[in-house]
Amino acid sequence: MSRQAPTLEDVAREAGVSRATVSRVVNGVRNVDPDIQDLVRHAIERTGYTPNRAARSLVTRRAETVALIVSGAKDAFAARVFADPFFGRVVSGVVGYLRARSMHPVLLFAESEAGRKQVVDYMRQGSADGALVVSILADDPLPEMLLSAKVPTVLFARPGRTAPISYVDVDHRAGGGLAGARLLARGCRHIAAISAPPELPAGQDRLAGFRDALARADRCPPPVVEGAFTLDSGAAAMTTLLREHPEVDGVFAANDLMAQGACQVLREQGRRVPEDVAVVGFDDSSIAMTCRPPLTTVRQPVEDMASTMAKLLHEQVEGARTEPRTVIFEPELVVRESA
Amino acid sequence: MSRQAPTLEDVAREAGVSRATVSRVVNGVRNVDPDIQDLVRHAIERTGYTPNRAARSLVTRRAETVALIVSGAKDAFAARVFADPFFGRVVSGVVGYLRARSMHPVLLFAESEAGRKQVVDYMRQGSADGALVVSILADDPLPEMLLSAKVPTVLFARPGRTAPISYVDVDHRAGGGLAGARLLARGCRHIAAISAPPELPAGQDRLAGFRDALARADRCPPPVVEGAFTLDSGAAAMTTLLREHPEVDGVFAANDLMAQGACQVLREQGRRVPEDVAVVGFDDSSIAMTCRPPLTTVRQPVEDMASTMAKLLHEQVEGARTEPRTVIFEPELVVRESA
DNA sequence: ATGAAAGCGCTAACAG
DNA sequence: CTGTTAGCGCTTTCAT
Repeated sequence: MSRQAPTLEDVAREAGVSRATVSRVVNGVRNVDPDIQDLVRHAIERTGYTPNRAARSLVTRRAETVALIVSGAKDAFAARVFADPFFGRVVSGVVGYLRARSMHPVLLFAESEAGRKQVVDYMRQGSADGALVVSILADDPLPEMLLSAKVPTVLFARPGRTAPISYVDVDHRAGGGLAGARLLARGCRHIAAISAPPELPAGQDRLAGFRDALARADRCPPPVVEGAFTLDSGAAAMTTLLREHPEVDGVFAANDLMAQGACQVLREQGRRVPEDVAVVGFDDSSIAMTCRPPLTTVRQPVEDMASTMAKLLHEQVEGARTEPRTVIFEPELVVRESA
Repeated sequence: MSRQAPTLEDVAREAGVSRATVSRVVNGVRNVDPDIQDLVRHAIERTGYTPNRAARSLVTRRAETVALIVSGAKDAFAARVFADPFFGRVVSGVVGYLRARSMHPVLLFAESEAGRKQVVDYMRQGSADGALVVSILADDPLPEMLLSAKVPTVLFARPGRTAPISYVDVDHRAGGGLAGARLLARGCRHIAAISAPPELPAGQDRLAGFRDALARADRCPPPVVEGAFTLDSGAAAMTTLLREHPEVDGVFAANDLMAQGACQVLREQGRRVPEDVAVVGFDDSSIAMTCRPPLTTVRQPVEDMASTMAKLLHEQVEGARTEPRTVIFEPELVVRESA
């Protein structure tokens, strides 16, 4: 990066044509004589020319870059977010779509008010053409900030507050239904649930779908104990369930972490999983596989969702679509050993 | 991003000063009258001005961006790389350093010859100021390609081929020593190892350090079975070990995945971990915690390493240092239940 | 089909 | 301390 890089001008001189012509062949614009194209191409090769990104962006007003924003994670928490395979799957899906279009994701954090401002600024500088937002918390103010800064934006998961923003999501309700149906199919007679914190709409949907499934089978409404999406809260909820409903033989936990906590308590109390009590989780996180026993769980097609998210953004940037769109994906039951 | 964004010119007009002056206050250059600074700041606020990144980059020749390149992962494999918590920890460390300097990481893949070319091109366009490379495979050609394109580069882990490139790494040999010492301290009499594939120098170093530790304690050289860093290979190796050395009571596996495989086989064959056979892994991956029993393992300070990597790159970009540097980190024994 | 010329928005000498 | 003046390298009318 030290010696002066060759510019369009250099190539033009070398090929004996004008800058404009070289620019045309570089960008594959038609209306260029094939012979001259060759001429230019050779000159490019000889000079080792590569277009300068900044100069191009300055005039095209395109960064060929999208921001992948993890929003809502507190500082200390940030490391965990990245270490979670879920994040990796999102990255993988996004990259899968972008790379074919020679676009690249820039990683951004927004874990505080200041962080959100910085992110918005970053976007307003034109550093990226649009934003892909993964919010950790419900009620994240970032999407609306982006919206009012007129930054093309697509979210992973439905926003807490309704707003005209595109997003992708999974059909949580259907997922809960899958879990309920599985427990029913196993012949469980006394089914219960460990639910999500009430402020998470997705969690409520999972529970609703689960209840639907039982209702469709003419079962009475199941006992539900609220959890907090953590291992400990799952364990605590299971303890409560066991005390108040010792006859329980099937449990749906609204995420894998709580399912794992439940399994631990079950084992400690001498109940076998799945023989005595069947357990179904949600998310198919890495825990699901390493848990003992491996968890039967509901899987979100995260990679597909992420790549669709990138696609929606791309279309929005290209101006092909302007009205917000939402795409909902079907979850899938992954049967392992716990149910 | 639709309506015309205000430019320096607009702010200058609004404040009744020249563009240069506005530029100076925006960039915090001294030599500006405090009163005028205020004037300008207000004008900036009124107009809602944000500097245009491309225009600035064009003249400063700085992208304020570094590329974080995952190199050597085959396409299908790519998803796994990202899903591995290790990658998340790298990202976390890198971001930790960069964010304070308002720089951002762009994610790049290079899984084939074509991919590597694209990456080099990307860098030559000036899209990023330097490259942070995490190679999955030994003998990755990318670092040298970057080197000859004069792209400032820092690697995670020592390169396969020796080259004048900066890198950070952990003292693998010391790590192996830690593992050996732990097994010794537990009082194991018959210690064995499941080693890494021979083409990975880091794996060989781990084994060497492990052997050193035993030698220092006047033990005879331990039996070693080669693994391939996978769960299955760890299980297979353990099976072999048990057959050929049924008296074994302590095992060092060169990574956690193989350690987990070993634990599974041990349990299946009715050996208790750690009572009958103690097991030490390497990496402190997420598996280590979810494994049954939780793995005693050797931890690399990945976040620190990654942020140091970013720092070395930054210094190199700033021109403060020109000769390649390497920083080696001390590994740490994480004691859990398996040994 | 090609060239000439006008910027894109910003920074950085250089004057004053 | 502030303003003037050149560009940075590229795309894109507008002529030709």
